[in-house]
Amino acid sequence: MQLDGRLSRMMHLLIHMDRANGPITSGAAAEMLHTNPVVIRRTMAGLRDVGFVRSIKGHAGGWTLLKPLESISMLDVYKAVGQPRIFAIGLADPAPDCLVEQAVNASMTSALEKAEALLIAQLGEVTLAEIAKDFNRRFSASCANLP
Amino acid sequence: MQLDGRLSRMMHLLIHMDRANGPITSGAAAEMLHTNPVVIRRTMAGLRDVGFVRSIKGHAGGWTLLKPLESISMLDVYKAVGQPRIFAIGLADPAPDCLVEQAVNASMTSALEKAEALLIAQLGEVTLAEIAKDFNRRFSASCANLP
DNA sequence: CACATATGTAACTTCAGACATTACATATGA
DNA sequence: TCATATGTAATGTCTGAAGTTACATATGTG
Repeated sequence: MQLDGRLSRMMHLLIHMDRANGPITSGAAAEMLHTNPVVIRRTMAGLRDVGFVRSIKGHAGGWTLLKPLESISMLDVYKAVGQPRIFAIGLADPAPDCLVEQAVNASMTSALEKAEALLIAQLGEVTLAEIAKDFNRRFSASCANLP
Repeated sequence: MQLDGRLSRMMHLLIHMDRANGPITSGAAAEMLHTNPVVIRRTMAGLRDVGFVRSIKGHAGGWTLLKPLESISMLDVYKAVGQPRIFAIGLADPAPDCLVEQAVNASMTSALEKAEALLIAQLGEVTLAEIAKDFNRRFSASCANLP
């Protein structure tokens, strides 16, 4: 399986939307993310459902950010795109008859749940505003190298 | 993507091998894990390479455990099966030109790396012997319910 | 030695899910 | 009216674990 990039993509796009003046069309967003306009609309649907963005059809339409980046955490975006499965490894059989396998599952599940809880906590601690600030630092640094 | 069950499967099998008297054939192991003998041989190859098990061809052949369960941690098995990819989510582009995306990647990577470090630590803290002990508790408990 | 029994491995097929693409319906402003 | 957007269904593409088939090779036993 290839990686699920929806969380990463949508964070990227939301920050660009915050920096834009007017609405951004699916086509423009697709160019930014090097993907397809339909993929943008499909994935952004989740963000619209929770009220982070609005979409307008027709002339001068497109996507607009409705909330400040300060109010959106990485976890909020993760939930909005449908809480994709986190792990690529897991149990061979989640409900086995074999008692040995049940014991194995208990240990595996315990380890995975702790790691998942930490990841969720990490995602909840960072807002898109902080990532935008990090971008500003990177931008200034890149300008410093120019003549 | 479907889940990668190699770690879970091999832990399960190693504990069964510890409880067996003689060698276990790939066919017998495949029945235990509800899978195919070739899958067993393919996955066990990694465990043989690090010396956890030995394989013998021909009559009365099969797989034998070479080390005590006390000396094998979940992490050891994880490494022996080839350190499969842990996460199903990740970066859309690991080396983007866009500075916004670079900032997004930095935050995502930081969160994922912390979660991965915790998972690895958890896997390293539990030996197969402890899982076998947990099995014994479960077995006793299940017998207590019989007449 | 001949043969049944194992493993070792290559060469497929299958399957799931994100992503890509095509096609077309629908809404909207000029 | 028409160009420009989104909304969504339908279909194709790609990747890697798992499953399967086939056959070479090794090894006890009669």
